[in-house]
Amino acid sequence: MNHLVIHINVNPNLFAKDPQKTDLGRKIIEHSVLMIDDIGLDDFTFRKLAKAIGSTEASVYRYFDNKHQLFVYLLNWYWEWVMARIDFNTMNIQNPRDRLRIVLNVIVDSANRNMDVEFVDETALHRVVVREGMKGYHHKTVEEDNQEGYFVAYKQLCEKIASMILEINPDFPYPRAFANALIETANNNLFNAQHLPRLTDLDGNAPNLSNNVKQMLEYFAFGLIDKTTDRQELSGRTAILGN
Amino acid sequence: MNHLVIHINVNPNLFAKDPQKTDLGRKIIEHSVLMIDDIGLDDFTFRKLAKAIGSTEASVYRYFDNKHQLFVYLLNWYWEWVMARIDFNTMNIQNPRDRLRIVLNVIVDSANRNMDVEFVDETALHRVVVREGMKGYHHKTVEEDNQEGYFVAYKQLCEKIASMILEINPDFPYPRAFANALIETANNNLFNAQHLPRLTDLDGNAPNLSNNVKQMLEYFAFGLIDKTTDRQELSGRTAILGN
DNA sequence: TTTAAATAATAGCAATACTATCATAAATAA
DNA sequence: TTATTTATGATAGTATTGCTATTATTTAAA
Repeated sequence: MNHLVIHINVNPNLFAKDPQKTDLGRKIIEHSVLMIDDIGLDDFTFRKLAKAIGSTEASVYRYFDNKHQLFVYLLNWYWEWVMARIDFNTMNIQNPRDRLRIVLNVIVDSANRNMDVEFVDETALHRVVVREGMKGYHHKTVEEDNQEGYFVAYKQLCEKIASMILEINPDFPYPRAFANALIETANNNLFNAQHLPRLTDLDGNAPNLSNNVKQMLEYFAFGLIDKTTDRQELSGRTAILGN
Repeated sequence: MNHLVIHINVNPNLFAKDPQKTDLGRKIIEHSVLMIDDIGLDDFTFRKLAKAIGSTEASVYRYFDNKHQLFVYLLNWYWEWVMARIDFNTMNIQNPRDRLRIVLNVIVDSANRNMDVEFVDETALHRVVVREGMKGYHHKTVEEDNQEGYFVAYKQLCEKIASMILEINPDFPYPRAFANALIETANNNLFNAQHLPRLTDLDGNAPNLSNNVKQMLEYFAFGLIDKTTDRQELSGRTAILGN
């Protein structure tokens, strides 16, 4: 399988100085992903990062105003990357059901990839997103962050999925909320299967965990999206039967 | 409606010294809820809390080892309170569908309450859970926290809901994951409707937001849980029709 | 080849996350 | 009642974090 090398576009409000353009900047991205994956967001500091890449705290601050901004930058990166994979993999697929199936696959499985950004370990980033992604959105200052466009990528992704849902069933009443629920359910179950098994029905030790998550998501997605259709069909047949 | 005054049982691993037993302890609970609601978990510190209640940092540390422990204590408190309300409100209800409806109502609406703990503002606590609850679970040290029993209340709630789902449809294949998804979807949509409206289909300014969330959750829940039944019914009728 | 841009080196400061010690008040047991 | 435990307060101190400032040095562009 060919791997495309792509450039990810991130909202300029999410950095003080574009890290993709310099050696040091790319090192900051690369190692912040690895380090947050390794020690967790809470223990991660610019001082530790600077030490790890042989630079200084002050230099890191030239690229990002603070840890939160860097973290949201990484989240945006991740969702942009997910969207790029979705676009690539659904390119010549017409059937909306098949398209949604591909989306679920891309969301769940970061290993099964066909596009890379050379200096980012996407699998590590995926782990970070699964474990701590919510921290980027759920806090006191969401509104300001949102006005700065901090969450555009995630919102675009939800809208993309929502529109696919409507393609399958134009009468589905909650496309956005359900798109969002599918993404969060994917991440939560990957997390829970490994760390809080009583919160899921999936086996965290199964070698094909991501496949099982995908299967579950398909069950949820098509079960609900097709619901209206089924019921219409049902009532139609009921009418034929005359009761 | 009568308000019952109840005592909430929290896992002793979640405190260094039981805060429910002393005046200072209760003040700590009361004001930490109000303060986290007000300034957010990130800016909340034991020093600020101590100052607000006219005590000292060292005294707060006698009750909780650190901010994380206090926060998870509050989360547990919240889920214990939710379960108490569920038990109370479903007490004489037999129909499993009605029971699940009540559960969804309790999860979504903290204002519609009939049991209080005198020194806790449950509505403020609900806001905190909706906004930042995930921070209690999603971090590097979940596993240790989990072994200390930090999440029992939440897990019990999920299991309670999962068993109701199975009562309605014993063949439902993912009861725990779906129970968990319902809770998280409830919280996420309350949050998104108010702060990230593009991630939901609900109007955050509607006076009856919690009702709309509840309606959506019912649509998701019964739509999926009944699915198998419908299909069986459908294929049954299809058989009658002979195709 | 001068000039500008990027980084390193170093320092410093206010706030945070704790820990320790000692004094005192209040509750309880002897 | 006195003795003693228990709970809180007062105060201090330390390591780390989050961030800013200054100056020197290297690298790249004009």
